Amino acid sequence: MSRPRGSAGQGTRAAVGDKREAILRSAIKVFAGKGYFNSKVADIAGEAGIADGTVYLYFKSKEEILHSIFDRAMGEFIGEGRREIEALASPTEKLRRIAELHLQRLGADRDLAIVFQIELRGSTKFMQEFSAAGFAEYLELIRKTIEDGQEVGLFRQDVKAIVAAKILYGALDEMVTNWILSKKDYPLPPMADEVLKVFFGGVSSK
Amino acid sequence: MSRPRGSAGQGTRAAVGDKREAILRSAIKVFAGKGYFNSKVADIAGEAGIADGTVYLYFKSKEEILHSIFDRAMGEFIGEGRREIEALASPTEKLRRIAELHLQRLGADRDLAIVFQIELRGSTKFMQEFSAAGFAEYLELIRKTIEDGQEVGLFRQDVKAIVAAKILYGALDEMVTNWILSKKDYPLPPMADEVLKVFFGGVSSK
Amino acid sequence: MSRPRGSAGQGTRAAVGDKREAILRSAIKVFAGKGYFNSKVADIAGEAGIADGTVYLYFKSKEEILHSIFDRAMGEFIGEGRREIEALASPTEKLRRIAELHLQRLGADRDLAIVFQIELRGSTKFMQEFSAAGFAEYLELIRKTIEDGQEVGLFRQDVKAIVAAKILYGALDEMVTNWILSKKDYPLPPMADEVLKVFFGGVSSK
Amino acid sequence: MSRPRGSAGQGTRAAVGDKREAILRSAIKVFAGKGYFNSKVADIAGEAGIADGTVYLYFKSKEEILHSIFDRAMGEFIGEGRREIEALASPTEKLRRIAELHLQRLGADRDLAIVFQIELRGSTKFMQEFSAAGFAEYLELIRKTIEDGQEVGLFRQDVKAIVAAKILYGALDEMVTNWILSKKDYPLPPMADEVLKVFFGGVSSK
DNA sequence: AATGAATGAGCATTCATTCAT
DNA sequence: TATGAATGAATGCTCATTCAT
Repeated sequence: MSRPRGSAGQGTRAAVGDKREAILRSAIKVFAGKGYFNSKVADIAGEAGIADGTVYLYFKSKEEILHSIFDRAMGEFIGEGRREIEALASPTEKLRRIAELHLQRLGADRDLAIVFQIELRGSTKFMQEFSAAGFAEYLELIRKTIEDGQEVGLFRQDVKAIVAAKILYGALDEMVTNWILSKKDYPLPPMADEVLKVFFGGVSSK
Repeated sequence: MSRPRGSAGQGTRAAVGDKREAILRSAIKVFAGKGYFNSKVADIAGEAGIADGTVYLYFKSKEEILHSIFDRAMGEFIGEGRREIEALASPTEKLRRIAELHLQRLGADRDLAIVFQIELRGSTKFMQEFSAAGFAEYLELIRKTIEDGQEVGLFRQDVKAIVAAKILYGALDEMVTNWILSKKDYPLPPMADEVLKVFFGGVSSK
Repeated sequence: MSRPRGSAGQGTRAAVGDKREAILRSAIKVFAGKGYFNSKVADIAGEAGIADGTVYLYFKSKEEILHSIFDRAMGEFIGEGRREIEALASPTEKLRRIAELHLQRLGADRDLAIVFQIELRGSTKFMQEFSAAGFAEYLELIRKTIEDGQEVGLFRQDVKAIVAAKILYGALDEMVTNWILSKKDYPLPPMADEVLKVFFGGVSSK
Repeated sequence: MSRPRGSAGQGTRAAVGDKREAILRSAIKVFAGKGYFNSKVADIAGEAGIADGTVYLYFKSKEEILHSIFDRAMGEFIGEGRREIEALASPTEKLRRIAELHLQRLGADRDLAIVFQIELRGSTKFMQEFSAAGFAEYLELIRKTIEDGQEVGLFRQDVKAIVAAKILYGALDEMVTNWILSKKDYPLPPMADEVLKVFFGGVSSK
């Protein structure tokens, strides 16, 4: 009726994707605003401009929506990370790119960032069962890069790669969380440099 | 009731504290196990061995219990931090003590750690309205220490103290989160040294 | 569609009948399996191999499907009953034929029997408003036959014909219900003889 | 507050029983009036004069209420049947007493009769899983009595006792169903004699 | 005629909170 | 203080029905 499209076939396929997409986007917005448990399915449907029941044509449950948000974003996240990194030679540059991407991505979509930083952690069960795999994969990407750097003598070897990876991740993560909770609206990506400055060189003088 | 006391007045006052304490402890255990939203007030009462209604003689609502957990722990946390730090002269030693205390405290009470790392973040609203003050105070403690270090020439000055503070906090925080979600049961406090090694000296060689 | 016909017009009309028929058959199967209230219109459509919406081209509502099942079956039931009975002279033989037909019909289609014995009764409203007429007509057929038998001296007159009719009907009905609920798969029609033996002669010795 | 009672202890215990009882009575009334599936838990609560949630303090689910109605009534039914029968010597008299009790019981509580005759059968699943045991026990009581009669020569032996039992039960059952659906308000118990007249002596003359 | 995506009213159940005892 | 029975608002999900295509 009001849906612009190139052809009937494409239109239909696109429409389905669009609606699923719209629900996901609405859910991110609603979850970010009120928290997962305080959000009603009706809120999401209302935000998406569809009927309550329609949500269930695309998702089995409210919980599945949360998982889908995570799966999709984490997939893109890691995928893009790997792609961008491949082209780079130096582990140092790779870590820099990862950090930049991390903050760019989340800094570009505050709602998504909120859901990731705050809501997705609101459940130990969720953290353990679902996000574990995704987070682990991301952490492993960082760890491997650091390990490579250690092997070529770029990074010190008296620190376990996995520990260093957690430190970098934790630092970046905290930047995002602080940015979300901050009342000021500063750009997030530049913080990557600051973090790396300390991560690479330490805070001690000389 | 079951504890003989020196005087009725004291006994009553102490008993009150005991019961409030018991409820808080039970709540930490229950929240850690099932998450705040999935925990019923009846679960907490059951765990504490009291009637459901009794909970409301000590707390106004379920939410207030969560806040009380945070307030009490954060108060002790910061108080102990300040006290231990005062005695130390070097900013480096101060940061080391803070890091050690951070991981010792949370590493000593896994349930409390879970509530702090996972559950307390399950609500943007909570994070913003309540924890902000506490977290900010804690972060400020770290920031000031770093600033002191910069002033005496211990720490580089091309990194903003507040940013460095967030990095340290974020790194420690991630250690705790990983420890909680880990299936392995390793001791958390020793990670303080690892974090500080990187925080002070950086990962780069030389 | 799959049945070649002499003319398009006839084909269409027949197809309509076929589809209506298919829906009815599917509904009997589905209702028998899960009960009327637990059956979804989508189940019936799926069983019939058509789209959900198509059901509404043939029936106004789910309830109408139930009524149609009853109406059609009861109509055939009574029609066949009358036809078969007309040819017989003796009231005794007539009752025997009715009983045999009753059990043959339902014994030949377990699903239909289930819908008749179990599902159709799941609603007082239905029983009163709809089935009343059909049942009443069937019961009247039996009553009249018994009355005829009383007039010609075959049956005792100290029992009201309508009461005797209900007794016969109730006994047959119970045979069907037991057969449906039974785990054993015995043939139902032979029970007609047993029922009639008691109905005609009583259980008392001599 | 408004509850009359002899003593605190008794009052409390009686009150609990009373409320459970009240819910059961209300449910019978509501189920009888609108059918199980069309009845809302809120209807039952409203009829009982309690809050919706209170229902769940006494029953786990709406379905459990239905089962409880059946269990309680069937228990009393069979219990009373056995008790009354024991005192009687003749199988003939026993069957007469059973028939009378059957119609008296259900004839005294039209709503309960409706639930038993109509609603309890609205689900094949229910009939098979739950009522089976109760009905089977009742049918067995009748069968055994008939068998006893056959052994002492009172009843003919060319009819299987179980079949005769089903016939008697079916006939009585039909009396109840007809009475429920009838617009006229005649007394049900007298029908016992009519049924037995036919059951013992048959409808044939002489 | 046929489709099946979309609708939205409807409902069983939960649980934080209250309050009479 | 303590109890725990009672409350009733709140909500995720279902499914009969509609209607644009």
